[in-house]
Amino acid sequence: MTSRVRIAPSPTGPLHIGTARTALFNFLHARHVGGTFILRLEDTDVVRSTVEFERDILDGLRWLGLDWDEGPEVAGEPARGPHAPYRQMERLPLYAAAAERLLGDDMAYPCYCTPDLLDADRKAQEAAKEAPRYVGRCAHLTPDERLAREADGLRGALRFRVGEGIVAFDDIVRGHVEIDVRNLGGDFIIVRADGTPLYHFTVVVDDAAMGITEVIRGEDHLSNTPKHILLFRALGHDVPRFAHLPLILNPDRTKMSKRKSQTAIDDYIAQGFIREALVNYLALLGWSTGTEEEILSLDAIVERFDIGAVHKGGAVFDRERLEWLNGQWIRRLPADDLIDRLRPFVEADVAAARIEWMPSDDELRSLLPVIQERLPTLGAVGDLVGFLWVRDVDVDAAMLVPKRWDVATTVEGISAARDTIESVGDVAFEAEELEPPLRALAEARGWKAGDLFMAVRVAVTGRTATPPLFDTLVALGRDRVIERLDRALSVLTS
RNA sequence: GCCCCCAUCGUCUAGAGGCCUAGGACGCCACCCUUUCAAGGUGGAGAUCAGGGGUUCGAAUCCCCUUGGGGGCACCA
Repeated sequence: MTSRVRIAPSPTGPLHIGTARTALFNFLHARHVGGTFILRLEDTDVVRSTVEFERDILDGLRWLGLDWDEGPEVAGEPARGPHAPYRQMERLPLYAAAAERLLGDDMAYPCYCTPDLLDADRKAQEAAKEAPRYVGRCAHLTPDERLAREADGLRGALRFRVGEGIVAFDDIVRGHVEIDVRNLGGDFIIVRADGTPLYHFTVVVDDAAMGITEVIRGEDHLSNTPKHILLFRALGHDVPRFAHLPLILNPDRTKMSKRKSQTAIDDYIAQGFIREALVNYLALLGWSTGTEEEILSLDAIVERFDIGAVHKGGAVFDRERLEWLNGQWIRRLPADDLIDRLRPFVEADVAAARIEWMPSDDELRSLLPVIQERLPTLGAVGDLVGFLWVRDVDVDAAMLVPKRWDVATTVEGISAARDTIESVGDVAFEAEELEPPLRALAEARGWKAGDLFMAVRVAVTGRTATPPLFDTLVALGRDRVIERLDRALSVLTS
């Protein structure tokens, strides 16, 4: 049987790191075994679901390169796959029919308990140090009793009878798991009083309808799995196999959350993390090749992936390691590709007035040799060479003076460097032409070259850490270098 | 509270009874390279494999208990 897996996000927030990781593992498994990767939107929480979040999630998955084989229609694109629609609120009749069947078979029943009543039950159980569970007040109402409540205008929610016994399954990553249905919290609601279906119900109806063979999802669903298995059986469907992935954790080892970590993929994209790095990093959270390889492309991961080799323990999200991987991947990008990816970040710097104009692609290309290996993220470009794209830089008088120098020496040094640089012709304004005379200058005056270079560096960039000085001077151009050196001199002498 | 799951350097991990005086990577430290910063190279610190019992000639690897951590117990997903 060919494998069918799915990612079923809920459009109640922007694409979350955890969702992306689950999607990735589903994708990897599907591609590795030549199966089908399905995208289904679980939008039954009508209050919190929005089309904007839906859009965000789809865009994010696509950005990561996780293309789905079957999924909903979006922005004019028709739905793909034989099981459309792929948006749960458009599949309501299916759930209604399934609910009808369960009701008819008395495997489910209407419950008229009010939220307040349920709440009171829960509080009482809590006070008695008992596990919260539905007490079964409506489990055995006679038809007359039901009619009476309906006549009173009450509308029942539908509860599924969990019965008794032990539910066992063999999880692909966790192995054999057994849970006594007594610990499920009693009969659970599958359809709200307003007629809209709930997650535990829709997920089963749809996984069955769509022929899902492996349910690959987060470990937080492990305890819910028996409910799903019971439902699959009650509906007369085959039970799929399950693979519960270890959770991604905050530094304090709790489930990764917005409160304690950055969880939105958007934020990582906005900071200049690239898809190759994110995918590579996420794949290595909870899985490894078993070898010492770790810089892996999506294709390479697909080739090596084995859902059965996924770990059981949760993994702390380590941003430092992600940044390192990002740098590794940035260094591997072809020039044109890197320029294309850099451009939006430079544009954003212009928009935010961090720099004053947009450099040309050619200018960016000429900078690549010195910035490519220095970028931890694409967003760091302005920080690295933003001084090139502003009219003037702010220079701090104190910073201009090298540690071993005093103000007088600095004035002398910058002034002499200015004249030396000016004497290098415009046409010969190359790094190889600038370095020798400046070194000779330092030697003639008995200065350490590094001190002279540092003074010039700060004078023309306003900072102490920059790409190599001579490349920086060339990038600025002769006139601007002279201008900035003069300006630095006036700062020092004023 | 009840149920379930998990447990190797700070972090991500290798390890499927002898190859482990536990390997790699991130981070950290030092040195090299070097005009600064990175990148790169070399080296180092860092885990008595949570603890305790077994099983075995032999255990990080198998079993049990304890401890610790996490997740789940909604008319959320």
